[in-house]
Amino acid sequence: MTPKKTIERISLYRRIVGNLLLSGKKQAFSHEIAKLAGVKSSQIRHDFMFIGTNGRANAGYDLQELRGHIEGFLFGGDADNFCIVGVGNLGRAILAFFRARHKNIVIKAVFDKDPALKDRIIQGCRCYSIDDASEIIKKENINIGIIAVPVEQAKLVAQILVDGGIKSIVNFAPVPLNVRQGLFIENVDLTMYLEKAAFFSRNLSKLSEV
Amino acid sequence: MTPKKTIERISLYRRIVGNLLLSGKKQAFSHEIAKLAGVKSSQIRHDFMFIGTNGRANAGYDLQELRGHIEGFLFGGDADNFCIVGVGNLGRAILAFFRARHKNIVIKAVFDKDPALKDRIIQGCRCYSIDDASEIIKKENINIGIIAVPVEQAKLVAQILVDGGIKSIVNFAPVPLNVRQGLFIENVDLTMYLEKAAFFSRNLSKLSEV
DNA sequence: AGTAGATTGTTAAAAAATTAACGCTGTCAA
DNA sequence: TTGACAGCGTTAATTTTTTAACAATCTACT
Ligand SMILES: NC(=O)c1ccc[n+]([C@@H]2O[C@H](COP(=O)([O-])OP(=O)(O)OC[C@H]3O[C@@H](n4cnc5c(N)ncnc54)[C@H](O)[C@@H]3O)[C@@H](O)[C@H]2O)c1
Ligand SMILES: NC(=O)c1ccc[n+]([C@@H]2O[C@H](COP(=O)([O-])OP(=O)(O)OC[C@H]3O[C@@H](n4cnc5c(N)ncnc54)[C@H](O)[C@@H]3O)[C@@H](O)[C@H]2O)c1
Repeated sequence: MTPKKTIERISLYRRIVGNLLLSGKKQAFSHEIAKLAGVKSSQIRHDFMFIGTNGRANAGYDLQELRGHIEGFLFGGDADNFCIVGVGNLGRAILAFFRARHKNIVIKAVFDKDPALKDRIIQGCRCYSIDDASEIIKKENINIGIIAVPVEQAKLVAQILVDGGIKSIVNFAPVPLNVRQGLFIENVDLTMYLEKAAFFSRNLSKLSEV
Repeated sequence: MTPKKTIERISLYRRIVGNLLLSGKKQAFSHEIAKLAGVKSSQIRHDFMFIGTNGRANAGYDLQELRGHIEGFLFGGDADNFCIVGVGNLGRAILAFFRARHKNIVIKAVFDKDPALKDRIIQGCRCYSIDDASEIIKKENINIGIIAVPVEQAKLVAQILVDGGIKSIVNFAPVPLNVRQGLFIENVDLTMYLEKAAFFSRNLSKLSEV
């Protein structure tokens, strides 16, 4: 029911609000947040309807309070448990980044089929054999899987994750995994982003917005 | 004028068509491609209007020919020249991936501010000081920049790229760079994708589609 | 106290994207 | 040869998303 695009923006707002708080700001107006997010202020107010708003006319939003509302909406009670399948270049980069930083995104395990990686601790995270995925997913209560294996392995791995009980997948392999009932799949296609940027670098006039 | 979403899908179609050709298939119907892309067949036909179509009723699309049309639409005459700023975990992963693979995406240079990386050859690609960016961008005729520096450096780096003559930016730092006239910017926010997946793993019922 | 001005939450309008509809064309089997 | 599909390209309808509008509310200043 909540539009996916709105969820995406709310995730962004969370970081914007966090940065504003870090910079010492105590409150902000919808148009200030809009500027930082690159959207219209009416979009901000509209999106905020989903999270239970708490702004005050002429005083804007109390940022501390707003962050509480956003996080309450976006996150559950406990942190979300992730796993990464494929500890190659991309998998490692993601692991390094989120291990260090995020309290709501917890990477509980990584899986690879390379025997040399088995049981190694990478960035503080244990690497298991992909064959043990189902067991570990259940044991560690992992709900979200990140797929960073070569494209020809992606479908197979997705099936393994789903069989293990994963509810949600972020797939970086350049093959769209088809969605099924009771499953959320986000296909993140980096090649597409580069090609899109290349296209518009040559066809700026075809760009509607701005 | 061409919708951004359509460009995104056309990039995807290119890979799907490539895979079909690799698998030995010679032609395909819109509904077959649709299945693989996770869209409706009418979307396929609608999108194909932008690229100059060549399908035949009852025989579908000749894949060889279709690929030609897609690539003609998506790519210019020459390959596109990219640079990456920030050769950390993510920058290196991207470099490794696209260096190896793509003939239309050529990474001409990478930039970092770390003196230890200066003039080193990484994945066959020379690393320059960010201070020389403007010069190298012009010399190598680079049109697209990939930003993979820490978030607090992203705006600065974007300005350097734009000053150097870059037309198009793919930004991986989690701060939206605001778009200006005559510039294409794609903000790719990986944290957002993970948070979105986490949200829907807990709120599958709020998912409209499927 | 009262008024001007600014910002919110919400509803309505507009714009954009997706999906369906349908005429037309080509294929194939009777 | 003809008729019944099947699928394309295009246009129209529908749905979704974004943007604008505006009454209600609060602040601040006179
Ligand atoms: N690196 C990038 O910038 C980039 C860009 C676009 C797309 N991608 C996609 O992301 C994925 C990963 O890319 P990468 O550059 O990290 O590749 P990589 O080759 O560096 O790493 C792949 C890893 O997956 C492991 N693996 C292979 N099969 C497996 C299986 N069945 N189960 C578990 N692990 C398995 C391999 O052992 C390896 O460690 C690929 O699908 C690639 O197309 C990456
Ligand atoms: N790695 C991930 O999976 C991931 C996920 C989400 C977001 N990001 C974002 O991507 C960006 C890069 O992430 P990373 O993990 O590769 O970080 P990293 O710290 O590994 O690498 C950053 C690199 O940028 C270089 N650098 C810093 N300032 C620079 C400047 N002014 N000019 C040129 N080079 C400069 C550093 O020397 C370093 O090599 C960050 O903004 C991060 O927030 C990364």
